[in-house]
Amino acid sequence: MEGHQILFPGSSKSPANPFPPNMANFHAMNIYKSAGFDASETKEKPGKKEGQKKIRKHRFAFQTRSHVDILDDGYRWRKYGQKAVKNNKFPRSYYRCTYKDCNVKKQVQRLSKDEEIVVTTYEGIHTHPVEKPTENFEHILRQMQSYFPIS
DNA sequence: CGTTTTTGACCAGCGC
DNA sequence: GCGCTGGTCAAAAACG
Repeated sequence: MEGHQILFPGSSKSPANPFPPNMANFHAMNIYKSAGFDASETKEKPGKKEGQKKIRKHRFAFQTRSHVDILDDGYRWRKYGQKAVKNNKFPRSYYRCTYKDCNVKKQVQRLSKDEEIVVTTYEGIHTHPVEKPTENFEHILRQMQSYFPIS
């Protein structure tokens, strides 16, 4: 997991970790395994001949116990795709950040194993501040309930 | 009327 | 090459 940037929603640079210090990595690695993602994944850029740099994809996934798929993290997302996943009766949704020239993507997936669990995978870093001027109490409360659900 | 969702088509990578 | 799979495009529909 070294060299891999953990990105939490709501922060662009030094991520504010909603989990307790060591829990984040634990969660992340678990999800990466269960979802088939490689935490230290590097990918060759297609189309380049040589000197092709291995671009590291900053990906981070975390799971939430929630009945609602959409986690309001303060960014505006546009849905651009939905695909059925193998061994999963629930589809996976693909979102992209709607800010200009911001290529942050995320996918939301629900585990068929435990349909209470929602896995959200972020990819990329936001190059702009969060645009949610009205951060009222309800919003924060909702966000907290997403991170720390009352079970 | 501008923005977002829906949904099938399309594409790239991979194993055979 | 062929088929499968995961990811994206884009046109139309829906939404506010």
